[in-house]
Amino acid sequence: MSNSAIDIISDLQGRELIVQLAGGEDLTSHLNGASRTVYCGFDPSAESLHIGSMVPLLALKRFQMAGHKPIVLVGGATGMIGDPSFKDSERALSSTDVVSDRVERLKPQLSQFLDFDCGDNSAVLVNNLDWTQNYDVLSFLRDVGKHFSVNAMIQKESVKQRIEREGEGISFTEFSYMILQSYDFAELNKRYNCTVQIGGSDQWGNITGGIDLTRRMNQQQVYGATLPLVTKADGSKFGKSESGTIWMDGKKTSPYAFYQFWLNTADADVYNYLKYFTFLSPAEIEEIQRSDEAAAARPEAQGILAKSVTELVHGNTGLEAASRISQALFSGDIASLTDDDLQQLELDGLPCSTVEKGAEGIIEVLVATDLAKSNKMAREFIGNNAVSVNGQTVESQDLTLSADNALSGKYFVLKRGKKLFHLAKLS
RNA sequence: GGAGGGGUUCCCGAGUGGCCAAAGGGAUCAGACUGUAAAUCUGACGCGCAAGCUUCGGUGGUUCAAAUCCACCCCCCUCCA
Repeated sequence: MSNSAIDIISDLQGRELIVQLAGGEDLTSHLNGASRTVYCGFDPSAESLHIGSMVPLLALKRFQMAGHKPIVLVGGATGMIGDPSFKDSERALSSTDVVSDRVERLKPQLSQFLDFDCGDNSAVLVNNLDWTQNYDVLSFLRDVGKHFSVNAMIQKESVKQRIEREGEGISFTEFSYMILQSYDFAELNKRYNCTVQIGGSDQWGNITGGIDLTRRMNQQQVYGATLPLVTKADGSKFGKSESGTIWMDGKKTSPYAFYQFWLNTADADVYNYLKYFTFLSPAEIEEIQRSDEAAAARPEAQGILAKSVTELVHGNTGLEAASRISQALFSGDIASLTDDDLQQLELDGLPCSTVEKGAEGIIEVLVATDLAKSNKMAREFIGNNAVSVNGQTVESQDLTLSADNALSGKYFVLKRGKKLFHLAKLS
């Protein structure tokens, strides 16, 4: 192949994106020898992908950039079952309607980074429901199930705790998940000559299951690689903020909130995240880190990360909106915002609501805007001087919002705590 | 089907008749300090301005009084068949 100079595995290793390789050195030479087909699956376990899914999704992109053909699989079938890997308890099944609706919503997100029209290594989007929904049970059990040893399956680390841990169990349904995903690999191998599967490190068991099955069913040697699950240095869960999970869907997490999330990345994590979530080279990232350490002031890395990832996911328009709001809110000079600025904030996705007539008291407003979850909390926040309206700290619980104290006659920029904002409007 | 263990406030987990809105830890939130960090310290953490009200799988019951006792039901786990 033309650009076989790019050794994708070394490239990924340089970004600390490889946890385990199934096939080892053979995989490296396999990939360097020709353009290969690589797949990664994503289950519709929510109506949007979460930013953790960006790591494998971007990895597919990296493979494509190195000349390989990516297949992105949406788990219309596996999503009906639920992956038990490293989950500590059985989960509720989602209804068929819900799953198929999510599948449709995920497709554009799964497609956004990949090039579907670039010749031989154009990306392909598939749904595993296509080859499972009409597979009858008896044939499946005979043709596929027979290749699996339950003895081996229960040895997998991914389900071990469910089997051994007192107080938990695993249903046959979830236990079968591994078989379905393994079959996907065998099927993609047959259909597209797919020879590599990547996934999060929790997918190791499922990937090796697929490698074994493909060898048995298709007599083909295929490979796998696992990527790190993104963690935080302080041990807390990655991908959550005060306001909840950070989604890729701009309707669920506004570009502004998205941008803020990355901007708030801890120093201990930010350089790793630059490796995981951007296309900057490891050398460039190292340079940023060196300069930040030398500066002994506020680091640049978070800003670079936030800009780059926001632009990647939400485009230039999204990035501009996010910077605009951030600028307005954190520059401290809220009172000087013009009418146009305020309207723009609303358009840019700052949480916004209308103040109801008869509920203009600050306590009611805080609760109505979800800045406080009860009157009691609202009072406490005011008592702590944690609330401000249009840049002015609220001193009294009796404050009432009216045209007199509004910006441009009707807007209020409410702030609770250091960085939680809400735009309220008089009706 | 049988035997045993269990379901407590966001999570883990104490509590076995009043002193329990319920120990302790974690998570979370606010304040101070800062860089819209980290660490640390302080405070809050069912609802209510309050009186008080609603919570301990569900429904009934015993009692002046129940998360705690009784009955039935639902769910989970372990072992046996």
